[in-house]
Amino acid sequence: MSATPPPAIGSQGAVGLRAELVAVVITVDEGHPRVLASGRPPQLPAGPLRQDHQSLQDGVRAFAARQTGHTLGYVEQLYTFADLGRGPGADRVVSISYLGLTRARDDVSAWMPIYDLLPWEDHRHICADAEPDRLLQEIETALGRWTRSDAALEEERRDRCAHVFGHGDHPWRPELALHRYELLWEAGLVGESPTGGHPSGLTGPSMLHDHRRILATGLSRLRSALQYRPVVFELMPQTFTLGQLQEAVEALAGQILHKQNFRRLVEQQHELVEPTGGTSRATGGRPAKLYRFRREVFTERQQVGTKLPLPRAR
Amino acid sequence: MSATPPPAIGSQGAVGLRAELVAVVITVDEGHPRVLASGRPPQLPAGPLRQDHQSLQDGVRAFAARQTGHTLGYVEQLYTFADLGRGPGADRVVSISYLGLTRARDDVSAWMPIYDLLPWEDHRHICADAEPDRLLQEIETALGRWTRSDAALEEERRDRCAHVFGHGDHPWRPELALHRYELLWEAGLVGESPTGGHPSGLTGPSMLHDHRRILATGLSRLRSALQYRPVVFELMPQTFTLGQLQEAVEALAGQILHKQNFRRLVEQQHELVEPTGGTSRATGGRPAKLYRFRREVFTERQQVGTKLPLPRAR
DNA sequence: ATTGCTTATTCTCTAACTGAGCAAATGCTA
DNA sequence: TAGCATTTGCTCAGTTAGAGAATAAGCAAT
Repeated sequence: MSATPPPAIGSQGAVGLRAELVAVVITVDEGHPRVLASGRPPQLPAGPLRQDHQSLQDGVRAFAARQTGHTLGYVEQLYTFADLGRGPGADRVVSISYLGLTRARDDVSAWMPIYDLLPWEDHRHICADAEPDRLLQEIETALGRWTRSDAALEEERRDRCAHVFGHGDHPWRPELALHRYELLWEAGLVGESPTGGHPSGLTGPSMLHDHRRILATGLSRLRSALQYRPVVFELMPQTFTLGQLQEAVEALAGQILHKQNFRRLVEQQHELVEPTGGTSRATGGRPAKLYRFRREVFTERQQVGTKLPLPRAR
Repeated sequence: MSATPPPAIGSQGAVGLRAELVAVVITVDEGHPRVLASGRPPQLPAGPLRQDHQSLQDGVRAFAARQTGHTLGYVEQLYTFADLGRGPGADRVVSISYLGLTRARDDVSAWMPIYDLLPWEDHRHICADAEPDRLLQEIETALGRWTRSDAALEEERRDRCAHVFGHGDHPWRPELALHRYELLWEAGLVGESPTGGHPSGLTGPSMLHDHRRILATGLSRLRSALQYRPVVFELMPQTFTLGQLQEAVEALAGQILHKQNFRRLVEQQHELVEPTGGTSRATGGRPAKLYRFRREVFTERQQVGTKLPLPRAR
């Protein structure tokens, strides 16, 4: 109730700037998550903010509609970056990034498999008994070298690697995708690292500017959202089997789930899905019941979501 | 993969714009959460983005340092709004909002109690046996009127009110603060609603532009973060009792917690805090052990957090 | 000194949840 | 009919979470 208005954050030096939207549009296709990206180097769709967009979300939706021929089922703001202009006197660029999910993909050439771009994020073939993945093995070795390269920071780096990459008895946490990317970036293990990118193509291709980082942000956010909200259904057809639903979640989470427990969790949220009565015999085994997402409960349940029955230990 | 770069989101009509930072700086003082805000109508600190800020976070941190004399312990980007310029031809304004937490407050006049601005968000006096809060009673009545005012939307509105405000057997969820504000806004129950603000001062004073909405966004985000990450400690003194810690969490969550279970949760994360050996007898009863936050584990644990032992039913 | 009040601290109990896996059901194919 | 693949139903044990009893340790008033 003070009478004095607070001083402004900056009282001088406002600069000319440009604003652009960057979209991370994700879909999933037969167990393969894909992102709208193309070009060499690959880049996410982006463009200047237009005057005629009523809101930022509208801008992203309008664009996605033009690109995919279908509307985005889910749109969420990710993060806003403000790079200093490249070169002195250049305008500053504010990049507002969005995550969007969509079902339909007409032009397959514009969609890149996400795990081509972030190959260490797919853990679906990691089982408790199998030998560890070769890529992850090499990354662990390289991270170990980086960890030991600075005695003062060694302890902290070791903890961080263990926590983020699930070494030792730490669990692998799918939603830490962004933290993993940032760690690899700091360790000089991705091509776009400032400290000399890794020589081999170990960690997959770089993208334009910081687009790979933005993609990792989107993947992290999506994997988090999977645990709280029914966002998978935006990627599913009208009717689906629980097996298909699980396949989609596994693709996005990059991790295998326990089938019976997944079923239990989905059915337990009893109003989330309902059987249509039909069955599908596409999978070769016993025909599976078809379900429908009850979109009616979506608005009130935006925060409820689908929990992931992750396996306890590795 | 594909050789054609994706088309831009907008290919024409880029407009002049201004970018500003808006800060939601929160502290807690003897059970009362406060936000840096002042003026009539109250406004959050805001100002143009300056050229000399290396990054957006730097801008917010630099400002907060000037304002409070202390650095922000925690900074998180909230949301970016893009209002169409007021009036035709006006520049568009991009508002990038941040949440910041800080311990020290020198100039008490610049800090407003958050629950003066969002009075329905404080549930600390709600007990299972006590009679319901008068304010919430009135809000429920007014929401009921709004719900019944449109037969076509009645069902959906009723569900939404129940879910967001915890009517019926739905639990009250502290982190839905933003959803509650948006619902009140739509229902015309806050002063800044377009559809004729509520006549009485039922829901507290409006703020400048959409600042109350931004504040609600910050509160929601903070309450969510409380559950995943050890952010409370940014608001605590160097050493503290578990009672003080709980008081701070309760103030921010706006809800009473079960004392014994809160203690269990904190101690259970065994490396998060450690006893200093000292005791405090400030509270009148048995002297309490003093604890220290183990900042060493902070970096690796950014995602672990303090769970809230909320009471099961209302 | 004793009583009473206040808050801190330790434990116990119970219901619910979670990870894991066995086994039956139901289709197809050889 | 046997074999295979997948779905579906169920059990079991370990863990977590909400609730509250009981005890400990200080202060103030009697």
